Amino acid sequence: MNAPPDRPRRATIFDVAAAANVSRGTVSRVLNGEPYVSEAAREAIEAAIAKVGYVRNMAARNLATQRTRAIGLVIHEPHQVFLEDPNIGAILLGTNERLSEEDYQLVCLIIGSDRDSNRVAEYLRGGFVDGVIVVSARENDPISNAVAQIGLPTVFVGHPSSLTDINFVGIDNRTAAREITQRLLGTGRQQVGMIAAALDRDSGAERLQGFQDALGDRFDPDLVVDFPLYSRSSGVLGMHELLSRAPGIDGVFAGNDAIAAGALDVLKESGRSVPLNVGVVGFDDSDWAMRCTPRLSTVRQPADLLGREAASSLLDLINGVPRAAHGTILATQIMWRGSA
Amino acid sequence: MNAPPDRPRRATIFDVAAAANVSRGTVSRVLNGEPYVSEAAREAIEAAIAKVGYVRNMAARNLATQRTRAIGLVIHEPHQVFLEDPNIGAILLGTNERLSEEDYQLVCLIIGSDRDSNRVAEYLRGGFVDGVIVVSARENDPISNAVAQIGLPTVFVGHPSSLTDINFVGIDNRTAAREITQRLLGTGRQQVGMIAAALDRDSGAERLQGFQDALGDRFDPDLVVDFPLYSRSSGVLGMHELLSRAPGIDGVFAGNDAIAAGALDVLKESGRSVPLNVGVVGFDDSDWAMRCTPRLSTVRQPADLLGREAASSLLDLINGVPRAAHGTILATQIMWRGSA
DNA sequence: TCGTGTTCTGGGAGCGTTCACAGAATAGGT
DNA sequence: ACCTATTCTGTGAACGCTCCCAGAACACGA
Repeated sequence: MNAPPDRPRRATIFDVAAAANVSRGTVSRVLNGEPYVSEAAREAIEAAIAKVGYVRNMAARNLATQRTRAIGLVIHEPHQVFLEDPNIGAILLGTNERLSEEDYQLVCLIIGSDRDSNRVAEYLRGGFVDGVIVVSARENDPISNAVAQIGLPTVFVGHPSSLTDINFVGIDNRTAAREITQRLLGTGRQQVGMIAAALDRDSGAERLQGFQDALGDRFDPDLVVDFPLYSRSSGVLGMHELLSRAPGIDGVFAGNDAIAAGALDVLKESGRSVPLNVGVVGFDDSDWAMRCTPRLSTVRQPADLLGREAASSLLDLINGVPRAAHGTILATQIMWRGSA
Repeated sequence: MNAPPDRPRRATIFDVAAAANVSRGTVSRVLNGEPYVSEAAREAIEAAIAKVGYVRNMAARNLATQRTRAIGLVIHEPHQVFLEDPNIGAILLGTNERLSEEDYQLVCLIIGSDRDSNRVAEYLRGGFVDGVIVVSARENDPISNAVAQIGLPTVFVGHPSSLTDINFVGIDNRTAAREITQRLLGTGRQQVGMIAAALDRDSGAERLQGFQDALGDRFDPDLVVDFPLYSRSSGVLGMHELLSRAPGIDGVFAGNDAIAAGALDVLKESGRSVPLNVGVVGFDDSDWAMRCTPRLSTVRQPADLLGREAASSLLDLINGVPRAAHGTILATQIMWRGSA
């Protein structure tokens, strides 16, 4: 252990009290905007605060109040997924915005390894935050289970089906996937496949299910390939594979837009026209969608709202506000463009 | 104010001490892995911890030790920049990785509004963290100034030139920009322009300077356009503007890869061939670079190393380890591909 | 003048740790 | 047997705040 750096001792509430000639009780009252403080005292204290350069010591405050007004947001990030997933960023921003309105501080915790996982669990348990939001959880994720056991108010964004009786917000991936697949079928496609990804996450598995729902009897497992990552290269590999299995394929549902973009490129390379020969649809309506030629038909999910909603339910949970349901499903929207 | 939720009282170190029939001093010693604890006591305490379900209260610990083993990482995020900037994610991951090695917890703080700015400053001052890393700071950013005044050990990733005497890690944007522009000129281009962006950040301004350095007398301010954001649409607008100002333009240095991608599309639309008629170079070597046709010549910056290095210097700062310089510049690398 | 509120203030107790110090137990050498 | 190290343990005193209670100060009507 190294010696702590010897920064000059910070002013405490006592120093302020002394400088203002009042007691620390009165100072505390001013600090917290409580009533029953005379105008004279308030002014003297405010002057004293400025004079001695006082700032609250949060650790002490947390210890005394048993709350922190901070919310943890756990990002489980195997490899580099989150860098590629456009939703995470929007969820983050939405959450931050909502919490900010209530003067809560959002702190993001990134998990990249098992070691991180333990440390984060420790951090959450340790009383650094009043509640937790978990995004992009995977099935049987150690951290999800740990978080669920901590007893802290928790909201999941996306619903890991391995956990029951949790609070969550999410979209109905299955229905959305079914609907866009149906729409693709509606354009008269005969042989439709899927490039799935991240089947270990709720989003991945549910999208595959929706696809299957849409096809019903016509579902052919040979026309489904799956990859661990939602990435463009998954799309490239997947499309090659599908083409070799079924050269006559005329429709593809990609697990997300990045995958669709990869698939699109491969189709073009192979001399096929999109949407004439093959129709392609994606998921997410990320910036990939508008960048493809032709533009991608896809499902828009309200990622920022997801974040806001997660924050709102967590705040309710923390404040003991009763809620009808403990799960919220937000509506998605099909963006129908040129690729199908 | 709402009533605090009435979770059952958590076990404290006293409970453990009682259950193990020792004093809290001994428990504390076990908790912190200190020597001078008998084997019998250690075992009894470990059993007691498990039995009563004890977890450390960090607020109390922080109060007593005056340190938290947590590091704040401030992301100033006007609009949606950080979602588009591929470097931020890599910096985050690199930082997290390095801190994780030393068992420090990284907490990310997002600033999206002035309100956030104040709250984050309060949070940092409040003793929640032992040090701060600031990324993507802009010139005269309120938060940068605030952070610099808090007196907490701080490292900037990127060097806001409005602040002197700070610790930072970064790349030499100016030199890198000069070099890649020179290389572009080396392919025989006569009329070379630049689509700059984010001139209010060190990266933006320095890249423009480097461009100017490379051109020397041949620098023509009319061939420079600039936009607030590093985005594809900036590239589209910028390229249109440049083409209208100088239809004979045969070289473009884009402020980053997203911009270059936009420019590329516009050039193709206008019937020009890249690299035959016009050479284009970018910056960042993000995933855009490999996705363009032709592939983008660009500058690779070691974003993850930037993060690791920032973490390392911050740790040194915190532990009072002397450092030769208080700034670190990491090497960039030109990735020369088909677009020029 | 006295009560009776109401507004304001001070200070003790407590939040759950760590730290420093004193003292107990043990081991090892004469 | 004693002395001296060494290992181990318990306890009081912080750390800096909030909460709560008791009481002071003040206002106002009877």
